[in-house]
Amino acid sequence: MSFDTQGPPLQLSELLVYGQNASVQQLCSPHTLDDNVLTQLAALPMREIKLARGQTLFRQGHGLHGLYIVTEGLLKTTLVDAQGRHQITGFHFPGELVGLDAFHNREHLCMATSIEPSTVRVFALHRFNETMARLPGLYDALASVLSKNLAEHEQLLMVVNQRDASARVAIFLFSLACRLGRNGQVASDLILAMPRADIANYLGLTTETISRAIAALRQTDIIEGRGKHLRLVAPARLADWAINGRPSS
Amino acid sequence: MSFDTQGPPLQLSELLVYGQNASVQQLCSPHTLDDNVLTQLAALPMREIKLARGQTLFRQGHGLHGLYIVTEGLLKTTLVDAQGRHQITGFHFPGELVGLDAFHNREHLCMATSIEPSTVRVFALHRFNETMARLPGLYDALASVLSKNLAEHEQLLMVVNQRDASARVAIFLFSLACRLGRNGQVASDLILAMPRADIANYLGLTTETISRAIAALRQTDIIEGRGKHLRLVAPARLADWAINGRPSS
DNA sequence: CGTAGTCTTGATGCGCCTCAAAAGTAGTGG
DNA sequence: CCACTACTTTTGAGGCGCATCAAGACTACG
Repeated sequence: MSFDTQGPPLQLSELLVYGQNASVQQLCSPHTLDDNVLTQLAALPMREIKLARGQTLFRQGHGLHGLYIVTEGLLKTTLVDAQGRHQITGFHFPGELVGLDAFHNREHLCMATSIEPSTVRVFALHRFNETMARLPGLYDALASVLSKNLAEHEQLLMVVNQRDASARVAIFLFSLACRLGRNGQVASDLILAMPRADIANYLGLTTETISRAIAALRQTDIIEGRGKHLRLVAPARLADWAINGRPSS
Repeated sequence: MSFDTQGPPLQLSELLVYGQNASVQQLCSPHTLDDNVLTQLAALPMREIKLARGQTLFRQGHGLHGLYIVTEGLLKTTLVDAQGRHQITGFHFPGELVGLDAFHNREHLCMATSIEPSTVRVFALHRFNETMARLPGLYDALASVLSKNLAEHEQLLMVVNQRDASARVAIFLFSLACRLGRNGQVASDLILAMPRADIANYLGLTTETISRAIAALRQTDIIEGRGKHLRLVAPARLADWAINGRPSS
């Protein structure tokens, strides 16, 4: 079993180009499996689940039965406590795994819900062991993705703890542009499929504050459009805003 | 390779007893390896490192050379960005692993520093593969600990995003009491080895706010003492404060 | 034992939340 | 296809919690 494989196909985040900023690179790169492992997995027989908008894939307390991979649409994972407080812990785009926090006690801690009509492929866990024999890189890849998710959450903590509202929104939008863009490009058409309330919850803010932060970005001609359809006009200036905060001048 | 082993030795967190609260249980249980895996590992030849107070074990950018396990003292891991912003991502007590976010690109993303004089055992990674053969549960245990860390960070995000200052401090102190206590007990002697500034940074607050929150807990006779030596007088009321926030009455 | 750092307490200001309402958007049925 | 309605987003006004600034008291390390 090798433990020294891939240099991960790190998406060339423009954030790095612009600012050499090491603190949010995970937030800007997709958390997919390796391409080769992913394609190997794709060849396996996997059950496919179609989810309507707002449908839940699993809830907290459910046993862990499989590895879920998003192939279309958009999912969110939400933590709910006994007092009814909700916390969105992540948005999951095609190619990303969902529910990795369930491994340590074989039970889901969070709830996975589709934001758009989505399709998810399920790799049944009871086939995991036999598959391991054929795909020796799978365990490494799993550890790698887990580790990457961990790093992402650490950086999200930094964003939430250290940056003000407008910087958080700038970081969110830039990371969205990176994840939406294909082959290392920063997307210029931003479709915010998730409602403002979800972004707000994720970033520890309110919907009103999100709106105002986006309005500020619009006033400085960094983005255009309103509502769910935004256009990123000046990615470099958005990155600068994300790194250094709202320009003082 | 089995993938269906342990129900983890979940410390019976009093928080669960008092409040059936599912959202912070990870924060209150140690993130150690399985006991059996841990003892198996303990039998292996591992290099031991002694760290003086404030000494750093590794920095970001360093290659990942080993699995670090704290055996004495207290460590913290800090994320530092290009602008010099710091974010403490965790405190690591004896029995816990450090630096798990480094797996996905074989390079440390955070810095590990000792808060007290500490000793750390290093399990060299180049021996990982041969050891795997002898300890088939190791990989599972690794995935389990990674997953547990992930869940912990998700819950920390919830704490930071949803709770006010006094609740964050109550949660921190209670989790400390749980982690300090032996055999499922909640410790009543709380030694806050880390400075207020570290707690503040971890929780997204300031040192002054930490002080004031502790003062409020002292005024309601939930804790006694000042500075680094506190005494937990009313654990049940601390748990209630952590769950429901500062009592209104 | 001395001193540098840590912790506590107080006064003030600001950023974001809260409350409120209007404007816009999308989904539904006639 | 258009009107209707429910929801989402935007914008405004006011208040509060925590940061900030400033000093003083205490700890604990060398």
